[in-house]
Amino acid sequence: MIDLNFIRENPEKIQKSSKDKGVDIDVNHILEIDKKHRELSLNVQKLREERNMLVSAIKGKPTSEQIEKGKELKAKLEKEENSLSAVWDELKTWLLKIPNPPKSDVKVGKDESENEIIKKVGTPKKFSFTPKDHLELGESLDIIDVKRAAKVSGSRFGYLKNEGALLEFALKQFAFEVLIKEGFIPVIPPVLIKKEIMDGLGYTQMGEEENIFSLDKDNLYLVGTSEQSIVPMFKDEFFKKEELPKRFVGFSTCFRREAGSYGKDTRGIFRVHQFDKVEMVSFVAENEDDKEHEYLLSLEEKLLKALEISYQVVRICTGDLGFNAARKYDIEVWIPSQNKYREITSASTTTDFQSRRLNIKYQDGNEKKYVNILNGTAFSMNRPIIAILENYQQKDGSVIIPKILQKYLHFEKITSKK
RNA sequence: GGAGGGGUCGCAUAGUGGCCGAGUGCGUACGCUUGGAAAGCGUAUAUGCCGCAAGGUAUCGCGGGUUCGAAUCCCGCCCCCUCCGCCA
Repeated sequence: MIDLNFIRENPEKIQKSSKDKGVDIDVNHILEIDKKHRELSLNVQKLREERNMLVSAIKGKPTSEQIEKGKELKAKLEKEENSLSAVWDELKTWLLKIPNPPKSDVKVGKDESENEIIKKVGTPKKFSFTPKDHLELGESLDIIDVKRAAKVSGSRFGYLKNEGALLEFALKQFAFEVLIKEGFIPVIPPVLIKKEIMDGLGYTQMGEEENIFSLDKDNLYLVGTSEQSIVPMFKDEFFKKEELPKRFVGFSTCFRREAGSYGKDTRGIFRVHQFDKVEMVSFVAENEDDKEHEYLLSLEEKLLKALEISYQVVRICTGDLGFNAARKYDIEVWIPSQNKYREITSASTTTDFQSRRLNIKYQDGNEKKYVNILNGTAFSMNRPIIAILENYQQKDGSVIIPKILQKYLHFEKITSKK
């Protein structure tokens, strides 16, 4: 949520930044409603004052005159309060629709085609043979099974088996060790959250609701990332300034409906309805988020460098930025079978956008300020596994385990069982 | 799922229609006291909104209702605890 005062003072900025994100908002209309709301609010306050004065003048038994007066005030108040709350609802609805403005270093662009590649690391792996894709490898090594998953759960699900399952644990263990060393607090959060929490996070505003699994009978949502249940842990709470930055590393299963991606990445387990993910979440003081954003990105790079796979860092342009984020970096890894870089992690700063909605503050001297909240992927489980399979495949169809993960496993190589 | 108890200002508690935005204790801050500290004493100590300010207004889990007037009475919902049942 955007600070109403900021909108009053900078209507044209909000108008522009929303437009840059591809969100159509009529800021002047919002300001008109705001004006109406303020007038009504003043009326209501005065009527209440009158009512309170009358009431405090009554000691013991009221006279019939006083009762008449009270009834009259009550009727007036009820009317005014009704219009006030109607106008407030309208105002709030609009306010919640305004996206977080992008930071000044974010390129204005229409869609993902205008994202900026800001860094390339390593060189794309070359093979003396035609590399297989992850599904072909996964099936011949008997570590990925999407056929049976389709039978049991439908499309976009998969079984990870044998070394594939163990590989996930190794990745998780490695990420946790690195991040715990950095002072992150490990946490395994719930994956079902209430609707009001999902709204507060700003995930239901730009049509994303389509992408969220819900349990309507119980009025619960399944998280698409553990950030969604880690951030709201602190709803309506205050941090002490010394407690910041506060950093969490979470592990959870993530659920995505992937509506609107029909026909896209349908092969294998690149884009699935359910996957596990190690996620970083930071709470920092105001104006510290830029520094923290770079830090989270550097940790993501550290993890990928350890896997020794070529990647590039992309700064997402305004049109491709989500509702919440003021800036987002994606890291894309080299996928040999597709001959291109594909998204593997993502780090965003939401500035004070989520903390306003969720009322998460910190005490700075006598002042209470909104914290800045950031999130970033350490490892999702399916995509790093895909990257490892494809980049570490050998001519004979076997796959070498990256050195850094070998200490978590009892094998150095996955070979065909057929 | 069944039965009962409960959600009040950082924490713990008091408060069954007006004297309650709310007492007390703990905690915290400042001051006095002290060689220094502890103890003791004094003062202060929720948040949002409107206002230059004085002040006003709202908030006692959430939402509705009764009343001239609700933390307090009524209704619905949420959450927590205890016991029973079921169960990883």
